[in-house]
Formats: sequence, structure tokens, C-alpha cells
Amino acid sequence: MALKLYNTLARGKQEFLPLNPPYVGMYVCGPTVYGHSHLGHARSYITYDVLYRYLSYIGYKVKYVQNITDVGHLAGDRDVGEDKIQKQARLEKTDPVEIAYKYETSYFDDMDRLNVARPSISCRATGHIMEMIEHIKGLLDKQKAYVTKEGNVYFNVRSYKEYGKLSGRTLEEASEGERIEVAKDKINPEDFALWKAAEKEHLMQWPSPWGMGYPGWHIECSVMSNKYLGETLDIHGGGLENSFPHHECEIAQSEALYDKTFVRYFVHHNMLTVDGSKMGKSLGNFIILKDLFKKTDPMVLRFYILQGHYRSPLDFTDEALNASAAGFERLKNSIFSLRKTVTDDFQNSDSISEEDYPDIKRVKEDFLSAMDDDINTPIAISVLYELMKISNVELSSDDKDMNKLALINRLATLFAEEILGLKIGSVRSQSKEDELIELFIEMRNDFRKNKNFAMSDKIRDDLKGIGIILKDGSSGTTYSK
RNA sequence: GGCAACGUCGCCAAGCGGUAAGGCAGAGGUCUGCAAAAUCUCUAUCAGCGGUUCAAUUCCGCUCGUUGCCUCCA
Repeated sequence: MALKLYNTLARGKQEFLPLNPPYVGMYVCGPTVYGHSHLGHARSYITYDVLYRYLSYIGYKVKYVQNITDVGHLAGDRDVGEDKIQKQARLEKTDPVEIAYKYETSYFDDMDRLNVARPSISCRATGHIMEMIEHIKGLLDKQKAYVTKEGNVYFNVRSYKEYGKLSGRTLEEASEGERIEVAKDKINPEDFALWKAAEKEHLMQWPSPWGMGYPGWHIECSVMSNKYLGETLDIHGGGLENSFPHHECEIAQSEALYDKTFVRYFVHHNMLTVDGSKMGKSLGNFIILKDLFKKTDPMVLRFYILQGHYRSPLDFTDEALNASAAGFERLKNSIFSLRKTVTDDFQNSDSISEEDYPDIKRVKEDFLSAMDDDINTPIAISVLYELMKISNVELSSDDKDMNKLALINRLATLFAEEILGLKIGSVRSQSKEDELIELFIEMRNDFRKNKNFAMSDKIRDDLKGIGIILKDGSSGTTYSK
């Protein structure tokens, strides 16, 4: 059994073999920090978080690098539009650097709530201007780029014969789509900017051998991934919409300089739509995570996202989210009941083996082979439900096998929390409130024993009134808040 | 206009050559003082039309529909 990933470069699934096992270098396109994170960010970073967790689980030492784009880029190479960060700074009447820092903090705050592990290295574009300049100089030395009299530096796409190998586009196709006027100083329309000369009023600009300016919009990923992971990355992840031109240009400018394979496995996740159409500020269906979290548990969102495969388009609707919330609630309750029964004595008994329980063994194999198959989380989750079904049956048995339950508990924790990153919570962290509820349950059960159902129902109804649901099982009363 | 992807039960969503996982919702049974929970059982031939094949949801073609990329975007 081995992990297979869909490699965009190969247009198919391939067994994952890192260059220098057990080390894995993984680079994922990070956010441009000019606004609060939205649903699309959640899908993206949850996807790579699970990949990261799974790679770690199967024994790899993963160095996970993610950039923070804090240089506001123009709309492409074409001198139109405005620097996004600068624009936001103008709107908020503050400094671009302050904007970048504010939204970077906001981003990590949202990711923390989604239980997305921090990358090993988070690097900012503005901290690597020197390296970018060096990279560009290298490309100029190799005649892969040229400087124009306006002070712009462009990559000469025709000098790199493999351009298009990721997206499958030819140069002709790439330029046919041009709908916006091409910058006048390019030799060929498909050439892209490595360095742009800055107007005086442009707030973020740096000195360079070609005058004051700022980096082009692809260069940071090539430069920072090289700095922290070397010339060849095992995995590069990002959104499908970035495969062309962003990733295509990254490959070109990296391979042209180093003459080495830039990326072994290019992983792209699909887009998220809202109510059937692309999420966009102008479309009025733009969902900011901070707003969503006011009414939705971040773990429900995480669960919802993982119920779809990362390479399929995912449509976000309230109805579907609610269905996931109900399903996740049931899963959590099952795990709670399990944890309540499995005592501390059994918690850490590693001697119990799934070899003794064929049904559990099969579930474990199914879960791992789902993950091995291009991180198929929807199937992994369905296997988790199977595991909880086995657990529930065992829990309601008169003659519980505590070893089996402990084993199930261990696997449930491994699958749900460690690999899928779904925080379930602990029954052990009892608050005063929980102790009080337990007290009421004891009182009520005394009433029930004495057939005083008027009182026992009153307790149950009153607790329900404040949102606490009691459930009488064969092994005692449980509750959910 | 060019290039892709997708269309599977009421809803969400896997599978992608050998006659359809799972979740939500729904129906019925068991358990229970009742309720809830849990559990058991039940509910689809895969947009349409052709073709390839012993065999197609799974491959090919066409049609219809939806979405995305080609311009910053996760």
C-alpha cells in the first residue's frame, strides 16, 4: 500500500516518492493579505493540512513552506488596476505594511480556529526582495530575460521550450486569449514580468539594478521555495485557477535558472462555489470566515469540506452545511460515549492489537487505503462512520469488551483528530457546569427508580429548555449540549 | 472566441470497465416508563442519444445543461 497523488504534471495519479526520503519538501501558495480570509481559503488550507498530516502520519518528515504575499501586485503584467494592498490601505486610511500585517494575523487566527496546523515556515514576500533580485539577475545572465528601457524586466517565454507543460497550453493559445492590451515594451505578448518599474506614487517599492520597482507576481514563489526547500520541490500545492499562468510561470523561471525539475508533484485543489456560482465580491455571495463562524462551528465547516474530494468542485449551500452539521454532531456524540466508557486504564494500553479484531482491522485498512488513494477524505469519513457503528453496538452490549473499545477509541482519535484534524473535544475536561449536570442526572435517575416520572420528566424538560439534551442509554444517561 | 471540468437517490457526495460507499432527510421494526439516542431493515441503473466491448455509471462521439480558466483571485 502506498500513497498515490494526482499529479497535474502527469495528468493522473502517481505513487508518491519523495526525492530524499524520509524528507518531504512541500510548498503551498499562501494568501495575499489584503482582506479577511474567505471560504475558498478554508478549502485550500484544510486540503493541504490533511495532506501534511497524512504525510507525517505515514512517516515522512515534512517541511511545509507557505508564503504570505504582502507585496500588492497589479492586475497581471498589464499595467492595469491597482495594487490590492495599496488600495485597501487607502480605503482603511492606513499604511500598506499595516494592512498586510493586520490581515496576516487575521488569516492565522481563522486557520487556528479551523485547526489547520501552522506551516513549518511562513515566509513573507517583502522579506525576500534581495533574493528575488538575485534570481532575476541570474535569468538575465542566462539570456532568459530582458530589461526594457522603461525599467521593467520580463521573462522571455520563448527561451524556455517547456513552457505550457503544466497547463497544456501552447504559446499560441496563451496569447490568443489576450483580452487586455499587452504592455508595449514586451518582445512577445506572452512574456511575463519579473520586475516592474514603480511610479513615484506607488507606496511599496525597492531599489534594484533596474531602478526603483517591485517584483512581478510569480517570482516570490520560485524564490522562497528555492530558499527553504531547494531547487526541486516534492510537492507544490495550490488552487486550480492558479495553474495557468501562475504555476506555469513559476516552473519556467525556476527551471530556466537551475536547469532542474522544479516540482515533482503538482497538486491542485478545485474551486468552491456558493449557491452554484463562483464566489465573488461583486456577486454578493462572498463569504468571510469570521462572519460564518458567528453561526457555524469551524469544525463543522472543516467536516463539510472534507466530505467532498479536494479535486471535485464543491458547492457551498446552507442546506448542505446543515446536513453536515447533523452528521458531524452524531459522529461526535458517538465518540463522546466511547470516551466516557473507556477509562484511563485503557487509554494507553498499546498492547491491544487490531490483529485480534478482524472487523477493526478491516476498518483500519479501509481508512488508510482511502487516504492512500489521492487523499480520498469522503471515503475516509464513511469508514469513520463504520467504525463508530461498531463502537455503538459494542457500547450497548451487556458484555462490553473493554479492550476492543479502547482499540476503537485509539483509532477514532487517530482518524478523526490526528489525520483529518477534526477536533472532537474531551469528556475529561469537566467544567463545574458538567458536574452540575451530572448531579441532576443522578437525581433524576433516583426519581425514575421510584417511578416518579413527573419529577424526572420535569428535570429533563427543564434541562432541555436551556439546551441540554438527556439520553437514556443501556449503560446510563448521557447528555449533549 | 479559445481551453478545461462537471452533470450519480429529495439534498450533499464517493465510485470511473463486471450490474451503485457514506452523510442528511424519509418510512418501518427493536430497545425504552415516555422522549431522545442507539440499532436493524427499506428507498437510485448513474442528463439524453448513439458507438466500442462478452460486459459501461465507468471508454469514444454528439446533444443539452452547469461551472471554471484564458485578467489579481484559494
